[in-house]
Amino acid sequence: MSYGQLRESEPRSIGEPDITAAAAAAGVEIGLNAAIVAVTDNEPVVLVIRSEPDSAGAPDGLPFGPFSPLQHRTLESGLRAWVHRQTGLELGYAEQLYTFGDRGRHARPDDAAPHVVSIGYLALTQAKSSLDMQHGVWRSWYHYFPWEDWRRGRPEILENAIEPRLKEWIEGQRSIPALPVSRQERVRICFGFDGASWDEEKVLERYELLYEAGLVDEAVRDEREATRQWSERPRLGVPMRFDHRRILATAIGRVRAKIKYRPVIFELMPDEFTLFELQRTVEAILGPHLHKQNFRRLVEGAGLVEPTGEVKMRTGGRPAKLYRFRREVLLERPAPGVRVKPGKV
Amino acid sequence: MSYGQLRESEPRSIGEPDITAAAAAAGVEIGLNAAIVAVTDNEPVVLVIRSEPDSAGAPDGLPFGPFSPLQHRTLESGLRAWVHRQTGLELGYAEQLYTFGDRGRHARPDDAAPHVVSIGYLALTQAKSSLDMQHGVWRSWYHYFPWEDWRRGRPEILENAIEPRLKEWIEGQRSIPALPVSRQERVRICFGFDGASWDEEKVLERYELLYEAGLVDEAVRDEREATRQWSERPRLGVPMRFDHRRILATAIGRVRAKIKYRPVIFELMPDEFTLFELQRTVEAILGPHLHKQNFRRLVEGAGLVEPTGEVKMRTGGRPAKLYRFRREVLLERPAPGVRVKPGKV
DNA sequence: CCGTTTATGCTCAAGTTGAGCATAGCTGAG
DNA sequence: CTCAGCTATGCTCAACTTGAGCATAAACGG
Repeated sequence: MSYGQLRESEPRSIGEPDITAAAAAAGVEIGLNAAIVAVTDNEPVVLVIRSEPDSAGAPDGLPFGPFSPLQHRTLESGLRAWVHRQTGLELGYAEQLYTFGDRGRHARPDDAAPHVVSIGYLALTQAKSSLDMQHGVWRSWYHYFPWEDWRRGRPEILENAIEPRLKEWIEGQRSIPALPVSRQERVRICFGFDGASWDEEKVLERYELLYEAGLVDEAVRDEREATRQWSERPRLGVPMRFDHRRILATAIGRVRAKIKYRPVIFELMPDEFTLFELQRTVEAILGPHLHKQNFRRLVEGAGLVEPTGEVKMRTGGRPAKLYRFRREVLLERPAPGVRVKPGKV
Repeated sequence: MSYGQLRESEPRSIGEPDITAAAAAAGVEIGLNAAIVAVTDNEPVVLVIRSEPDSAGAPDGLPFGPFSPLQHRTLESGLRAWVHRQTGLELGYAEQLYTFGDRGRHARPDDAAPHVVSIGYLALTQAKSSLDMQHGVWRSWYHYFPWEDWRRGRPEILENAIEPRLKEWIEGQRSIPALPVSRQERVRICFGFDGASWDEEKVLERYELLYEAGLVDEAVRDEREATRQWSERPRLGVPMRFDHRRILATAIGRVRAKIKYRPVIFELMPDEFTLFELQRTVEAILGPHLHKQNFRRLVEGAGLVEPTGEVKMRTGGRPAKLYRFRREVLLERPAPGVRVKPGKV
């Protein structure tokens, strides 16, 4: 049984005959995908590759590069190399997310293309716009996951589109035998319906549930049977290539969890910042509003920051003290991070 | 910069010329490794494969199998299949840990063997000894990591062997230019010397530090330069094949972290158990002693268990009520787990 | 110079946590 | 048969943490 990913069964990709002759002819390749995240103007953004001009309408994708053990000693150094080549970006913080290897995730099984196992990475950086990015653009991650944006309260898409359509999907369960967790319960836990609380870290679980219910474009594209019935209806969020939206969901969930116990938030901040700017960045990542006074008590009390002595004028009100990340905190506390909990919405 | 893994630089494997002709001829293969963990008699054990009788003295390894996308639709189903074939074990809970792909991690670069990228999994199970395991045996994980066993207080190996030898290694730093974090600080944080606290989750960081300092057998085997000087001295813990001890370290760290926010501990328990048995299992995993009364308050208060109504006699004292895991907790709390913190040692 | 706006300091009640005292109910020795 | 010894379990209390809100400070624009 699974705790993290509440599913009825392992997610199915395409390709139902277990072996196809075409696939048998192909080998295995290793790819690297990066979810490169920054925050600009209080918007969490991710670097996406727009499709070539001639391939009309192909969806956005995450940066991708093959891994060749011949050229790179480690997976991470391989990643850094081609990200730099493709985007001009020198990655700072990077961590491995997950390895995605389901059949059909990359090429259709009837293609003779090799199976691609892809190792997803999360990278955090400051969005310096002075990049010579040929194809890459920064795009808000809430573009792909509008239901994750709680900064202006509960997003309306939850009421308007997600709840009714998931209820429909729940209804469709009748025929299925008793499951460890009913669709109803899974939906309730993932999306916080019927009084359950919203857990901002369950980004992947929510996406996978929507996929399973056929409510995201990728599910229709992958031709899951469940999806045919309403394939004419508008789908939720903006789709991405292959399983890149799944990778991005994993990345968002990871960042949201991680800033609570590691000071990674400072990877996204300039060297000097006000406490409110820091709060805004945390809120951009997490979603909900935080109690301002308690946020500063928390951040200062944890020793995460120290005042630079300077102030920032023109805040619209009283000037704000500037702070910087206090690196020594890494030596003092076992798990320093912005231990915030969501406040009132 | 890295928060989780405090290192001077990326770990170096063997094979210094960046491309060898032999390696260039070989391809890439995908392997799966499993750290299968159970707790028997209050001992955390892991399933290891002893070497073939004729390959005298080869170290233990974790179960390993190749991944073929032709035969298995997902990485996890591939894992379950060959684990079952090799050990007779039907895995219950399994989660992906990390993908290990450094060059030299599996074969020496001058072999013509293909590069193996290995996806490490963590599996939790009850140790039913009724298995027809041909090669596999259960072995305490503290065998490989004696410094992680704090159940009887601070392990002596820290004072006797680790501290003096790491101090020596710190001394050797003089020549190296200023680093983001000094060896001294890294050692202090990882091992809790000089008044720093012991963080039971930093299993991997500690192993990697010892590796870097040349104090574990694998480092000598991999011929890191730093290690030559004391290659004649006894090394810490029992080594494993390839980088399997690194994978196991990752697994231990992950379990230790995970039981605090997911009820995975119950994967290791029989259906019915006393609260003290549960506590012993948690302690086997985490190390330090827990305050008994507070532990029960915590576990009962969190709604993780419910009494079965039965009692267990012959406890050596008053009979103990039997409990079972309360699955409904998964539907009630966003992140249920044994939120223990280490008590007095 | 005053209303508006943002920054920052402070308080208070409620909840959580660490530690220990006290009682309950077996078992085995004598 | 009884009591010492042992483990289980209940309960209290002080210290600390957290959620929420009141109050004051200091700029800015008119």
